[in-house]
Amino acid sequence: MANFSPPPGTADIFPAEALRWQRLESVARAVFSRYGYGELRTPMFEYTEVFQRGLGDDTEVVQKEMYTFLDRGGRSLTLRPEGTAGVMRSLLNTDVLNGVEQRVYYQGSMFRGERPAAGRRREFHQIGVENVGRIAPELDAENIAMLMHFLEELGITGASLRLNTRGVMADRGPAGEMLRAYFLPHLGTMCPDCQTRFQRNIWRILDCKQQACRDVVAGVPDYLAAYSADSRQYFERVLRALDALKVPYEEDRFLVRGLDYYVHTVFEVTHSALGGQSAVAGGGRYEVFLPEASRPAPGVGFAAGVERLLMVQDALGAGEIPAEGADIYLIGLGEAARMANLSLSAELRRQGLRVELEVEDKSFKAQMRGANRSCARKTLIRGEDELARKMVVLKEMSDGSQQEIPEEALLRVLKGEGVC
RNA sequence: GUGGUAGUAGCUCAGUUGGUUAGAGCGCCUGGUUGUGGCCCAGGAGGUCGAGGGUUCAAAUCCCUUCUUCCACCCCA
Repeated sequence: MANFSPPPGTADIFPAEALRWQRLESVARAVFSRYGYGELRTPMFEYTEVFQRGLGDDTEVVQKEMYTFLDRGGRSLTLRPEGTAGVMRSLLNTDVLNGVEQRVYYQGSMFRGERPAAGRRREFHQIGVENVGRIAPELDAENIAMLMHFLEELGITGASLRLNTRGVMADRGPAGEMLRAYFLPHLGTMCPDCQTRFQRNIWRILDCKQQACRDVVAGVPDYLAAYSADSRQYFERVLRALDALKVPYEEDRFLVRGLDYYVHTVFEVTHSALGGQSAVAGGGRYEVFLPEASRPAPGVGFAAGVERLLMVQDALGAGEIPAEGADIYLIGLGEAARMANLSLSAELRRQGLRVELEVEDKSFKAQMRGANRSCARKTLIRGEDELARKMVVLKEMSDGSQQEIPEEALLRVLKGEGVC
């Protein structure tokens, strides 16, 4: 029924699936809280310049993927394409610029106008974390460790962590020159994209997937040598802290990342169970300079793709949720019995039981089928006869056994059998 | 954005070289005697064959347009 399909790249999440989302979210909450993080909920849209300035005008995201619109007051607003910029905008209302640390996580929809593909939607969901206000290599490492811990709790094994350092802004000049000098003579053999990257953002050449470009990139000089001693030492300390935290990693000099705000540490977690889009999470240390701020705000964080995490769990057979039926299904024969069941349902639900019942005048067989379909553990049956004698029949669905008990003993029996 | 793929019942799909009331499995509903589910059996409901236009005596089947899906590139989560 294509008529009722949602807009391209969006999806409806039905209850059975939503259960998995909820579980994933609660795992995130549980893990992050152990590291002192609380949830920050920011708007789904911001002033456009928050992203323009925050992410960098030259980024792919800002240039051609944002959902930007004018509101009725003529303001230019943009549906958030990622979480960090909005979080920083929000935290600028605190003391982060004076070195006061904020630990927050966020979750929710992000919007990017891309062509949908496996693991890529226009509305997708991220769970992300930001540690803002302080600069210390150990914080970078702890952040990464928390991400790996989160994946572990989700039952995601076999993920691989790659990391690199982007140095600070002052390192980009000398290191960029080194790259420019190296790439210039090879430009002729490289892809058109890289030709423009050479002009606009030479670093992006490093993670070009074209074979011809990769061949050239393979011989790139060690640009870390052009970084300042401080920057190199910062990265060293990140690595040592990761060792101390027992987090396995792999250094990757070609890892850059598409957002301009990164400095020092950048990292990405991929999983081979995924296809074209193999990144499940990514992040790094950043400095976000928002309009009207006196100076850039420092932080370190990551974002994980919820859909992708779920896909990996699928592939690994992790995170399966057993079907949960009602605790008890009420069957009533005759108007009076059904009415009695209706009021009983209210009472049992207040006791915390999951109760289902048939309210229409259906045959006994049809009602039993209903009980079976809903995977109910127990069925309560009563007709006019039982009603008159104030008795109910309690049936155990797994083995079909049943017993007749007094109405007033019902709760006691259910409690005795651990149903509630 | 570029390229490829597909679009038939709630779901997964079949539909021969265009030919009469478009099928299957699963699911759903109702029964298989008076109050007992899951298995089995019988019957039933449910489709403007994604949409629009065209060719034809005749189109789910051919042509055009359009929308949507999935996938790759790209980019990233």
